[in-house]
Amino acid sequence: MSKLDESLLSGLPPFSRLGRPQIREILDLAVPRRYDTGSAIFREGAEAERFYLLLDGVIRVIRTTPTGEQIIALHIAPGQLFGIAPALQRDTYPATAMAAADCVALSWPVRLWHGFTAKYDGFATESYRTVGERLGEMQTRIVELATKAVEQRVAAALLRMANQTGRKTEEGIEITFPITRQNISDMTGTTLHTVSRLLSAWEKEGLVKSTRKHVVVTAPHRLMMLCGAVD
Amino acid sequence: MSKLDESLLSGLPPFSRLGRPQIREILDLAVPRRYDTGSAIFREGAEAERFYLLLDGVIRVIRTTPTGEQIIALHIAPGQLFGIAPALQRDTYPATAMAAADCVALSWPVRLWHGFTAKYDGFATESYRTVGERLGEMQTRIVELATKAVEQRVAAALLRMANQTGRKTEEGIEITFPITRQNISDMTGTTLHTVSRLLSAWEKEGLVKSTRKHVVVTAPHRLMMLCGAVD
DNA sequence: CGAGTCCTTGAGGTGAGTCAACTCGTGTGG
DNA sequence: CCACACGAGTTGACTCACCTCAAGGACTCG
Repeated sequence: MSKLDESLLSGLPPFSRLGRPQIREILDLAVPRRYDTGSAIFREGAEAERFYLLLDGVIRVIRTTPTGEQIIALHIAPGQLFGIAPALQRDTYPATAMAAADCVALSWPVRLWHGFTAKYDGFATESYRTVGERLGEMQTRIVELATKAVEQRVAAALLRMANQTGRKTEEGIEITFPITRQNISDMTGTTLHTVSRLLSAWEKEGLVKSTRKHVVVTAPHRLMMLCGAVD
Repeated sequence: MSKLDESLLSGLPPFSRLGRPQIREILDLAVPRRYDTGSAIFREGAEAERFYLLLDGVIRVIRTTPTGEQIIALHIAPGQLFGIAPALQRDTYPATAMAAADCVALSWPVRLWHGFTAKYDGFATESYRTVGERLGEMQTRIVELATKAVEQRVAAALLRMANQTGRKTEEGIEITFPITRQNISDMTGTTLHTVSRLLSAWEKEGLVKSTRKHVVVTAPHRLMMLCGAVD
């Protein structure tokens, strides 16, 4: 098996302050793996054995209710750590991580976490920054869910995805991973029907373009108006 | 000014592994203060200058939307750290902390945070456990808001408060701090009218007793049925 | 070409928000 | 000590945004 190249990590925040030899050490301990679209990397409630770094693809973090509904807590973009339960002293994963597109991720056994934070300058700092950002994002979502109407929530969800993992094209900002109306409704606590109606209406007004499993935001500023500012 | 007694901290998780001399050091750096009901300890967006430990009372963590609505993100019970923005590498507070009852809290300047985590065994660990728990709680709330009907959300909110800060009495579990219908609606993303109707109905059925700014859960198990299990 | 997803659109019902009017309890000030 | 004001809570009537139910169309893959 060929060695992983150091350039994989050198630009990423948790590792940016480290030298090549240190990155080499870390890489030599990592297990790389590919995950097909739709497969689970780990499941809610399972023992937290490893923590992960996403190199490519998109991860969808999902929580399931006792009654079987599922809601999408957040998406994770390449370059981010995930499954960092150990950082929070948890021994099980709080949610399921699923590959929203084909993904490649590195992983390490949790027992290395403590050593990483102690040994590598900036690793702990940057990891906790990530946690802080996610916490902030979750607070924002709580506020949205509690105060905004469905239309605004869907608009906000689209914009968030466009910002986090979007790619600029001449048509607008394209959401780079496959996404169904059902997925969007799982993010916003509504139904696929309502999402479908909204997207249809927005398409007529030229705010978005969508095809099967694929959305492009063509007029982000106008969408932003819709969701009552913020984010 | 009389010195703070070491017993204030010795039982609390973040400090439980420390010896008396270490606790003495920490206390000598702390600034104790009293906060009247309704006053703000710090405000959303303000520069994070200090972090806090609640000794007595209850803190309400609030986020305000651009349109002026406010929602209650969580409550904090005595013995917990709060305003720990520095732990997450934030330089501003992500939400407002308000005294839901008369409170007493210690605080330290953020520049000490790093030293605390480095010097005191268990401090970092326990602090991050707290963060992890709050993150989990927020996820649960997102799921609730997204999937549950208003009735279930209100039931869940009451139970959560009863669990976290409730006191057992012969009548049932009493929520120990003043709480209005408006407050409850701010937690659950509904209106004070709806909460009022629900509480009235529940009172008739013997699930709760409530007076002005005061709620006692008399039949927690039956409430739990209502909210469709979980928490 | 058939089966499985994914998406669309209509019709109808309803949970919970809005509007409005009133009561009750508490604290304040003349 | 009364009255008055204000905040908190109650309750009814109305309305509408969104869900549910239902049917059918379109794309994709084996």
